[in-house]
Amino acid sequence: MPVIKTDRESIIQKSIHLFKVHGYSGTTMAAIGEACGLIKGSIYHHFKSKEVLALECLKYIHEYFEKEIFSIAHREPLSSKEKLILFTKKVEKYFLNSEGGCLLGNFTLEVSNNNPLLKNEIVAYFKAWEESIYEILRPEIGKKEAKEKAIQIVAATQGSIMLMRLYENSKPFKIQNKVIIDLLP
Amino acid sequence: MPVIKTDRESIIQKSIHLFKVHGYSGTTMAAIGEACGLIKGSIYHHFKSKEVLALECLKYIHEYFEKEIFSIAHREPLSSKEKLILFTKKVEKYFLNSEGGCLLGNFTLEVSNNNPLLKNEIVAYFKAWEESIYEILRPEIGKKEAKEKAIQIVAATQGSIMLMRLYENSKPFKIQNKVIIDLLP
Amino acid sequence: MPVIKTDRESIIQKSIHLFKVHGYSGTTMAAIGEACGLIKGSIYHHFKSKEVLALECLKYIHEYFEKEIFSIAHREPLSSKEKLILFTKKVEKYFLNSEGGCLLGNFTLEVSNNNPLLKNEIVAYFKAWEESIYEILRPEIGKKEAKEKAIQIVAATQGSIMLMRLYENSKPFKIQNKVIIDLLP
Amino acid sequence: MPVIKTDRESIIQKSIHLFKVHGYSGTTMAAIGEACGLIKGSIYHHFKSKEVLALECLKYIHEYFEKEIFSIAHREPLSSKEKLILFTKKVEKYFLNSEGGCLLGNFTLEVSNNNPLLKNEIVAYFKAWEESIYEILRPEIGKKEAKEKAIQIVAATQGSIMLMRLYENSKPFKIQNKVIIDLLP
DNA sequence: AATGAATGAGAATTCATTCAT
DNA sequence: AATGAATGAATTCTCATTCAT
Repeated sequence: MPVIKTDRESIIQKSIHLFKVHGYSGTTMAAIGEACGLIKGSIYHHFKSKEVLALECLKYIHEYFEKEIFSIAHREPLSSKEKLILFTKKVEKYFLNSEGGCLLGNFTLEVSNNNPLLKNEIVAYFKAWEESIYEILRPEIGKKEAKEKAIQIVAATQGSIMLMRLYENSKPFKIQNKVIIDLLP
Repeated sequence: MPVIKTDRESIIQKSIHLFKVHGYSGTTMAAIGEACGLIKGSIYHHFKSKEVLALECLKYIHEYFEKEIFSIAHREPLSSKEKLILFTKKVEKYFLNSEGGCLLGNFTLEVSNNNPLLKNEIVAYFKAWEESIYEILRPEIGKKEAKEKAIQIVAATQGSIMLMRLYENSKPFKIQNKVIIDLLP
Repeated sequence: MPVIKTDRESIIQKSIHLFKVHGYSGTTMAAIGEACGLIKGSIYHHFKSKEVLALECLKYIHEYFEKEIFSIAHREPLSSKEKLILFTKKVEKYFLNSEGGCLLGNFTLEVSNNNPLLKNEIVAYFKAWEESIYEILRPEIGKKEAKEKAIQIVAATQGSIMLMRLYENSKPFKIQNKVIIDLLP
Repeated sequence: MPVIKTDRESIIQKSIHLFKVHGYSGTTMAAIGEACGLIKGSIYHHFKSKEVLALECLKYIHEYFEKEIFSIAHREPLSSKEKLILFTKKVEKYFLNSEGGCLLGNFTLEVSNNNPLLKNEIVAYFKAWEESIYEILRPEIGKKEAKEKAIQIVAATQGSIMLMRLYENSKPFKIQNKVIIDLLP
């Protein structure tokens, strides 16, 4: 993650945290302002609306995953197994340090039926995740199998993050990651 | 599900639908009232608050699962495999007919950090689900393995319901159910 | 006070208590109903509206004072001093046993600017009180003096009841009563 | 009273007026807003809640009395008699110009049983009033007598303000003030 | 960029009252 | 007389957003 933080980026980071912990509706512009040392109205100098801010948060996370995690699928010197291990370890590390679980996952259920703008971004993120795993698995197990496994892995990961958060216990998530790694010999 | 509906139960059913589709914050008492052919204030004649109504919705679903699905774990004449198949088929049937996915799962992410009352009920539901699968698997694969598999199954099911909703495509969920059934020979 | 209580009277007595403790706005029809073992709507079988019920409460108290206390002014065998003592003792006894102070006094400030119906009754009550004391004092100290003293006594009594309630301490009220009695030699 | 009014102070002054005339429950935030040329929600920009606003109103009045009236008890060059006269004249002037009587007195009866926050402030005000008169009288009539007289004066003043309001006639109040002044030779 | 005040729409909730049974 | 359900208006309070400074 970058060292130098623009104000814009700093607001996004603070907002991500709040959105994850309190949800979209549960996070007020006032709370975001306060977390940034600003007054609520001042957020609007940086983001046109709450919705746009939320979208930027989703994109920010998506970009981070693209650069740091999804790209592993094309990191050439690595074997498929090595890719899968690295991918899974990175995912694990990210979510273990991420209080509040997965923002994209959380938002899925709260806004996907009501907000197409945010929904599109969420879909794009999960599709990219799936695609990366597909790329990793395909050379080993073939197209059809890889397709199915990829989606299962995303689903199981999201489900276990959800339970990790609900139970306040990271074990389900860690076990799940082991299972993923063991998919390839 | 019962044919005769008390007023109370009818409100709960209508509310479940709205909560699933629009989330907790996104569902207003006015909307619930309207869906029930009542004026918003009238809901308070039956439920003390929105929070209590939501709790009753969660309990209603939990009770349905206990009676119709979780109980399969102790339905004696069946073999473990038969139990697992029946259990999974019932889950599949329920969620395929349930527009908006799993209310308990949806609420997990929106309210669990902010509402201990609702969170407790959600935790109880998922623990009961886990426990049922554990009871089914244990005779076949032993305690430790059954414990781990049970939690993975719950996580993967929830994750695939979430993706089913997000993608508006039931395939991920159906594939997941096949995988679960194949766990036992 | 009568031994046989009609339902009507019983509702009035319960309402007086609630009105004294919680005020007019602070007392709901539901609370009155509950105190009477009825459902809130049922009160309307006995009283047309909250306002009418409150008016009946004021009249009920007023009548009690007329019969038991104000009438002392014309109770013939007694001397002025004896009348004053008896009057004051009766007043003291009533308000020491009356949790919540003087309903008429309480209502004065909450309702008098907004509800002419209730205001009229309150004015009538205080005028009658004043008049009684006037009648007692006049033979001893003359018309003009008696007029002024009467109003002072009513004011001081109400003020001390108010402080008694506020401080939860009956001393101010008791001292005040002593002073009143000492007005006549 | 100051000529320049901050917005905050202006809201308090408008609110005091409304609370005095219509009582606590009878005064809506919408009415306060309207009186201030604001929309109802805007009041919350300045005061967290209706209760807090009411408390600020009580404190505002209390402070005014401390500075302008209660302090007379310690205004050194004056004799006890002069203090008592000045004190009483100031009280008279204040309440003759104060449509709606004494806010603290009004609130005593409406909210003291239901709102500890406001009650505490009301008690503090009346105790301070009592204490001031006690300080004025003590050098002349001794501790015990001064104590009793002080409380009687507060009670009688409040009672006569109440009657002044009820009867829409200031005579009872003016007579009462004369009596107070005549307490000291 | 930031602030503080204001807005307007809408949220949950309360409550006196009505009415069919 | 009593009940339980419903009503509709009002009330407190919230919140995303705007705007003059």
